[in-house]
Amino acid sequence: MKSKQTSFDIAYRAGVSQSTVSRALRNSPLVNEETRRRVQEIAAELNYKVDKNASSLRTQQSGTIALLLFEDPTNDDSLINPFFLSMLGSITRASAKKGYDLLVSFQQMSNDWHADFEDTRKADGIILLGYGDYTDYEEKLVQLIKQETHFVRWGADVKGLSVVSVGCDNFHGGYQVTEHVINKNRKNFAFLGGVTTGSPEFLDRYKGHCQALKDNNLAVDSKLQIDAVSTDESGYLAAKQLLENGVTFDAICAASDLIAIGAMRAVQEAGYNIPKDIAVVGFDDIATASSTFPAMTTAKQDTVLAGELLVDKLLQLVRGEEAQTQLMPTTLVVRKSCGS
Amino acid sequence: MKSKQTSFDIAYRAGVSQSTVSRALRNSPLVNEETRRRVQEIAAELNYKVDKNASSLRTQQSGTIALLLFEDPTNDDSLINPFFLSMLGSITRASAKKGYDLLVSFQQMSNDWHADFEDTRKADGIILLGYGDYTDYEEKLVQLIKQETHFVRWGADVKGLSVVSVGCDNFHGGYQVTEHVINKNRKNFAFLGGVTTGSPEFLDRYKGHCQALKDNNLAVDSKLQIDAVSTDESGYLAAKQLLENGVTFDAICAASDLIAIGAMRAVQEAGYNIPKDIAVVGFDDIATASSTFPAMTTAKQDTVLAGELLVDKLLQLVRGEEAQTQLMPTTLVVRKSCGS
DNA sequence: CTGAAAGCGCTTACAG
DNA sequence: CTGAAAGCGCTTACAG
Repeated sequence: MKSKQTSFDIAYRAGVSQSTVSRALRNSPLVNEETRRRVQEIAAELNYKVDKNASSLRTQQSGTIALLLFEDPTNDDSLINPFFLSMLGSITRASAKKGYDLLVSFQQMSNDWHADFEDTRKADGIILLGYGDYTDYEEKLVQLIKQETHFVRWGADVKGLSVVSVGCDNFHGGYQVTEHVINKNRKNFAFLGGVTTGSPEFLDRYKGHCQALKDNNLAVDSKLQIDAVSTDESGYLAAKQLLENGVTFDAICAASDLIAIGAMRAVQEAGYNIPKDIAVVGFDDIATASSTFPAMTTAKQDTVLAGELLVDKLLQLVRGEEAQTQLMPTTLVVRKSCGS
Repeated sequence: MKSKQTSFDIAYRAGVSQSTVSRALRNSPLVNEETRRRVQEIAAELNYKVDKNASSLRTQQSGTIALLLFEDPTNDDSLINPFFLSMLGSITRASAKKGYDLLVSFQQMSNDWHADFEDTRKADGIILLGYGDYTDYEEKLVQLIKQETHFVRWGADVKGLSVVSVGCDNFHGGYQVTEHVINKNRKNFAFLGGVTTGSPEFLDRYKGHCQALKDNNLAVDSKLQIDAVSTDESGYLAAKQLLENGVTFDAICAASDLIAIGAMRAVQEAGYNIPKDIAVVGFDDIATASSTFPAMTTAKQDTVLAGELLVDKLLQLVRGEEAQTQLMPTTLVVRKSCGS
């Protein structure tokens, strides 16, 4: 039971050639029904498994997908954004469903991605996932394209480059949540989240937010927009700053749930009631959103669907087919944080 | 730039043999400084990367770790327990730090694990992670041992089998949280969580819980122990059942944060105030625990440390060294759900 | 339907 | 310090 079994061992016991073993194990139609059964039986008995390295080397395809999770270097080293964690989970599930293994690796945005292209050798394709400054990011995409790597990415559509993306309709999502709060009779809206071109998702949400305000004849006050990255700490700080500004507001639209959670804490600590004094909406619908107090109203990004789309499209690319960028709709999840 | 480069291409351009290229790229001391530099330069220029399949096949080691996440089949198909998600994150980080790739795969407990042993071929070792009925689980361990697979697991120590485990001191953790609540002058304790030998973690927490009660001359009432699996829905249902029992209680110890979250909802819906009427403690310290209302007091399991220990020990095994089972202490995280 | 043989791209004794 | 050569364990034309 000790030393590693090879197809030759199976062949010997089955009394056939090694080629036949290989065929039988891959269910080749070329092999006799009875022979196949016998070979498979013996293989199972000896607990033999095909060596993937050898077979990948031979066929030049690995049956694995690489997931590159990259992060904003400003983030805490030890924590992963729960939204991405949930994407990770659904991608794992989706690739398992397709019979692919998933190789996961972390990457600091600042790193030399050359090291990662290495994964190309171990994987048939790559899924890119993460926030980070978009400007850095773009050159890496160009490089991936130049290398003819099969890859898809999570995020806003990329103008110019021919990259397959799956993302949410952030503009619409921003519009949607803002409109919902407007319908709760709020007039003065703050927005928490960085709105540079470096983070196109947040920017789009902000644009949707502003559009909803305009469509309802409400003012957009730039003093009420405070930059924040997607952590609750950053949201807390941003909300505190907002409070200190002295500008009045009765609603906060946060660019992410994490930001919203931090903001809720700051607002409550300052003695305000949510939603009576201040309504708060998030974006993402991470697991925590349903457990905050009050439970958070937010725009849900469907991570399960996202994971499936990402691997489906990647696999299309791997098979040499065309694949299209796709924008998923967000759905409004109404809970308590904007009133009932 | 199109077709795949091999070490022969590099050799040709560098004017050396393919063997020398291989040596230069692996920083073999055998190769001349100047030659090495030249080869590496050319390799970088052509964006050449060693084919891992070939090199793994040749060296018989893959430089990758497989993570097997298995789940209770009763769980919702699409969601992953946030505690495990966070473990997944820290394991990914820890293995990256050691220069290992991480192959992630999901497994239903009920499945034939033969399929997974396949991973043995792609990975140097396996990390086992998940809840599930322990009795099923045990045979799989026996099989892994028989196959001399390098593996470590997360969880309670296994009596009898020589398996390397990393887990928390669940008994102590259960004791710790219960004692804390006792100090808040509570007298009648409910425990939510299944306490069969099928889930040794919960059982140990319960035992610690009971011990703390006994040490403080408090009664253990079996009517106040309700089975639950680790989901908030199950916690909600268990707490409702508890409420309907009509037995009075002023504290709930939940076997996990998820259960506690569901229980808090049920209790609050029934019109009770937390912590005034009923104190609630959880176990795990998942991200959500700090955002519940009131914020949850719980026993923290350090997932970052756990991830590191798990990969360290696995790597020891891979290198042929001894590795020891290790129990980590839990730490009490005091928030608001038991009063201040 | 089956077997003998080539070859995937490396690593590493072996000989110099 | 360098090169020629064997071999890791498969898959798949090729020939029968």
